[in-house]
Amino acid sequence: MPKDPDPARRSERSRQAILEAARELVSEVGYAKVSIEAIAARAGVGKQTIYRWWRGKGAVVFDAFLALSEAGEGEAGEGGGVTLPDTGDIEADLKTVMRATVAEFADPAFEAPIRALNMEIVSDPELAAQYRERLAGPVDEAKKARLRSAQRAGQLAADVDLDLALELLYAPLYQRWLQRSGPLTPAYADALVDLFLKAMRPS
Amino acid sequence: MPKDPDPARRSERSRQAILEAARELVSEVGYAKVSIEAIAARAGVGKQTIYRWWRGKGAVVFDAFLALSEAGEGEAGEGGGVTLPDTGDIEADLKTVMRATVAEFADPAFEAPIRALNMEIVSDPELAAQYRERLAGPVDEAKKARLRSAQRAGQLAADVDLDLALELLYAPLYQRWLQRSGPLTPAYADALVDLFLKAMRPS
Amino acid sequence: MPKDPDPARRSERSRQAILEAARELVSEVGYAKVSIEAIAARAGVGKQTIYRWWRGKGAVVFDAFLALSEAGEGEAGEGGGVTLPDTGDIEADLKTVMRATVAEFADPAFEAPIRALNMEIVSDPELAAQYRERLAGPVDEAKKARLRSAQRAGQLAADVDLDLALELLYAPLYQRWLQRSGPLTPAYADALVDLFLKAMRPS
Amino acid sequence: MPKDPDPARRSERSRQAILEAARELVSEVGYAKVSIEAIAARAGVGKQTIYRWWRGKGAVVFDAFLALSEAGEGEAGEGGGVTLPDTGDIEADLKTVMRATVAEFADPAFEAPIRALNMEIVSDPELAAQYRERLAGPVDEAKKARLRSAQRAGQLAADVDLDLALELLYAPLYQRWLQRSGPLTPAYADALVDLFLKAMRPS
DNA sequence: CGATAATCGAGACGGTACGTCTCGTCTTTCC
DNA sequence: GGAAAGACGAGACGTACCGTCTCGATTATCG
Repeated sequence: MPKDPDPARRSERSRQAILEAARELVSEVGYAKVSIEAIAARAGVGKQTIYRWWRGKGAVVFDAFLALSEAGEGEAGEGGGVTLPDTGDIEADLKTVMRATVAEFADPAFEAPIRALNMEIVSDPELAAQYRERLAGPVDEAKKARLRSAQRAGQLAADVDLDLALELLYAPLYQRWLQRSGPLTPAYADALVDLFLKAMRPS
Repeated sequence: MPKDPDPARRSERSRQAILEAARELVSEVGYAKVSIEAIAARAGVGKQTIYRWWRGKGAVVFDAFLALSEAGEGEAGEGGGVTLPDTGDIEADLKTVMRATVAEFADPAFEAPIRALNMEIVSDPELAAQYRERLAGPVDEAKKARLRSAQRAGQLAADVDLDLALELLYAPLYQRWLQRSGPLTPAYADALVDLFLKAMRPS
Repeated sequence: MPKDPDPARRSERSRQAILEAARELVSEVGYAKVSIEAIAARAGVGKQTIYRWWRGKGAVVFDAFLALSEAGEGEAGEGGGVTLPDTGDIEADLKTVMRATVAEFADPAFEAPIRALNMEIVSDPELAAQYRERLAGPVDEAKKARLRSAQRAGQLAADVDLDLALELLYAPLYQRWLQRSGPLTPAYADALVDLFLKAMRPS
Repeated sequence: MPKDPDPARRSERSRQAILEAARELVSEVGYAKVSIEAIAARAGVGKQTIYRWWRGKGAVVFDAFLALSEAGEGEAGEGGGVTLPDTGDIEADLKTVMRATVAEFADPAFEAPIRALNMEIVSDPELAAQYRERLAGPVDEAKKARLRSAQRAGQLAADVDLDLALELLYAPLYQRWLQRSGPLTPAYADALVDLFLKAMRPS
């Protein structure tokens, strides 16, 4: 009987130290050069304590940034999670959101961790599922809520699959950033929204 | 003076053996578990011969698949590179192409190498640039040529940036595959083309 | 703080396996062709376990044969270490000992290890010091004890430095063996003792 | 047909450059850290040129210092080689020579090369033979000539084997230096000569 | 409250792979 | 055809981490 560890006895102190060390190290030296050994050393923790609760480097780093994002949400809404602006003007609202996203991606502090997260997602289906469930899911739900609201207002075609719509809107931006295949500017965000709205216009 | 090696003296025999070994190993054990040591051993080559000409595992694997693709092009067109079908019917042509792409992505033989390639691109800007120049570039040019042809035929708006258009058409598909965020079916390809054409319709 | 490893946690199992592997390999392929890698492999041990406790190949091989010799002593005397025969006849006793030494040097099984040991001693002062302390020291002490006994019996001059005397007696033999500059025979041993005794005769 | 190289075509320029580079490198970094590669680079010579004419590092270094010594002899005597002082007073002459030897060994510039030479001799019988023939031989002959002269003068016993005598005189000094087992002082040289003469006294 | 059990920090262990260095051979180009 | 230059196959070097495995020394319930 290998006996799973008892989560009740888990040291919250160590857990926090590990996640913080992971975050720091990814920012400092980049995901590829982070090692479990380094995380343990910086966190002042035995290696076994990491292996007891995570499957490996990927899972730790992943958790580290997930925890960060979830903490951020917690502060803001508490009950609700994420919400997108809804002024009634779908074009204005989307351009606001997309310009904000462009700006966020330009922040070098986000560069390392988000790229790291994406690499894990690409190569590990399990983490990908967890990511969709815990991070992307809620956000996507909020975005879809805004689109639904616009549909109800007759601003968007009612018969379009919202998952596909979301991809149409975000994937180009995401891909351009991930592959560094072009500049991310507010003008780009606007152009993308314009095309998107044309595609979604009620017939 | 670090003294770069002289490309004229390079052994073509070894180069081929290394690239082939890299391809085989990625297919057999997956990118993450491939090691320079294993590539050298399988290729019957000293490790130094790899380090002399490549920066590391990423670069070798990358080159291996790039060379494969470029070889493929050579056989087919010789003078031309890539061309997309042009029956005059842009909708039919795009659906053909997108369905083919979907099918290609479903092939498990492409899974490992393309994911590996993408991970390298995400984490190494230099390889990303090389990728765009040698692989994506020519293909994108062909795609843009087809779209331009449709613009000339009055089937697409003439004032749209074709780089953006290309992203709108391909990024959703690419992202869904990369993140495994949904099924890739012919129906999906059709729906994507429909939305794209609506967005690109001449006003 | 480079942090030395904790000797208390050291695995005696591994230590023994390493020393034995080192001994075997030196005997089989000769000192120059022994590698740390081969020792580790034969001992079933990680390379790091060797580097953790020794400075390099020289130190391991050295330790291996030193340990062997020390083990040998332990078996024999337990309390005392080494003792030389003392029949009261210094000439007979020395000839016995020197003939035995000559015979020992002729044994091909001693050839490789002792030459290896000597090469390390020549090139590494630190190992030389350790050698003198752990191996040569006790033996020399026994030899000097015998000479002192002869001095007390009036068979040798009382005013001669025993360190010098020891060198006079042993260095010629040792050098002839090391440099292969001549044959090592019982007659040679006798001649050497004769000359030595003449030099040491009480005036 | 492996075909030995033709010595007639050998480049004297390269030979000199190699030997000089070998000497310099041994002095600078120590024998163990010298590599054929480094010698070739410093000599401005292809590696093959070294392998064509020598068996390996040992042989080159050995030759380098041997050539040096032989060159030294050449300058001095031309016709004769080495000669030892002969004032008629064997004790004074030997003390002079031994004190000079002690002084020579104390010179740090001799340290590295002579130790290197000795290590090669210990581990390679072929080089040992060459060493005796080309270097030690002539010197020993000179020493024996001086001892013979003393024998003829009735200062030393006539029936002693001179090879053994030579060992008795030099081996203690040589061993003490090689193993660093004690200080090398003029007083030590004198004491050694005193004991030696007592051993060699005509009965 | 004192027993007892699991987590914890620490770090040695058998391994794999790294990227570098040197070996001795082979090949190319020049003289 | 020797020599410089240097790429090549081979493989050891010493280092960094891997994931597993003891070790005491704290905790933290439970008897």
